[in-house]
Amino acid sequence: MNKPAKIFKALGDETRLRLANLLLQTDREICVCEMVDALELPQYQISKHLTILKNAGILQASRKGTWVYYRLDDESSPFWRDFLKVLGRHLKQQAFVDDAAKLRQRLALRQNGQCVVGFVAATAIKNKFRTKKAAKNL
Amino acid sequence: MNKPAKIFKALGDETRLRLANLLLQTDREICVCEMVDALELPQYQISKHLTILKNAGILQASRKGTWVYYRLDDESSPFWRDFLKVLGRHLKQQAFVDDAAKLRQRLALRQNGQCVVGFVAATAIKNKFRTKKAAKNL
DNA sequence: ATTTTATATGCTTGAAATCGCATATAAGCA
DNA sequence: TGCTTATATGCGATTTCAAGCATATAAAAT
Repeated sequence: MNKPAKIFKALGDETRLRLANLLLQTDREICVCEMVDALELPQYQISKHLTILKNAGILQASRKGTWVYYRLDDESSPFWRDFLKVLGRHLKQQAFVDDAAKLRQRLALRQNGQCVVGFVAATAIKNKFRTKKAAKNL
Repeated sequence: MNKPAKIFKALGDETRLRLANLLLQTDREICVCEMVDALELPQYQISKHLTILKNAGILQASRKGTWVYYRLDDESSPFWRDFLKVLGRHLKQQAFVDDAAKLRQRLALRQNGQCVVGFVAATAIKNKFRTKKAAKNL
């Protein structure tokens, strides 16, 4: 598949568009657990969809210790970078706005601009990947 | 599915993107058989994909006698109209040029700006919907 | 070293999308 | 009316895709 079709296909999924939205609204690197908390979806889903977005050339990943941060691919063509910027400004539907709000709350937990906690309560339970640390916070 | 995801999904298919490209490059109404000849794909495929694009709110159809013409949906939001325009300019620089060239050849067969023939030779054979009129031209 | 935590991935299942073919519908024409 | 042509659509077969669950990997912490 050529690149444009691949990019559209990647964005043609509700969850992946929500993920892209998170990055478009904040314009910085976001780590996986932060997205898990923002969208309240199981961790494996987030991971898989991020992989698809990455393979489409929309995102890049970089590991920092245990955490993996994703950002918009800054090596993609100017056209697609601009396109995504403009798209970000037009995702005004409530769902997208809510996601972004929840992400901002979650980002408040950072220290020195770094993510320092995994996913928390509600999502953790849903994931059954609930950590002991998160359990204590219940 | 929300609208943006729906539109992206529709464009996330090679054939449908090629169809959209035809309309973007010529910026006028194109009828089904002309697209069949431009893309050299079976008529039923073209029809089905056009329906999907129409349902996504990207295209509009209008029948004129036996022929059905498709055009970009001019009732869609300003954002999506602009977006498609910009996309068209981008696709022009990439592949998709051959399709557009073939379409232009095909459009040369029009009379008074109207399509007056069905699909012709090569494509017609592939379709097994070969008309007697087209057969004579072989 | 062992355990804990963050992230990724293999596998199965069900749903959805696509294709190919046949045929239906709609409209013009003899 | 009956035939021809343009377009659409129903259906079965095949493929693609996402969800769900379990588990693997990678890196820290104890």
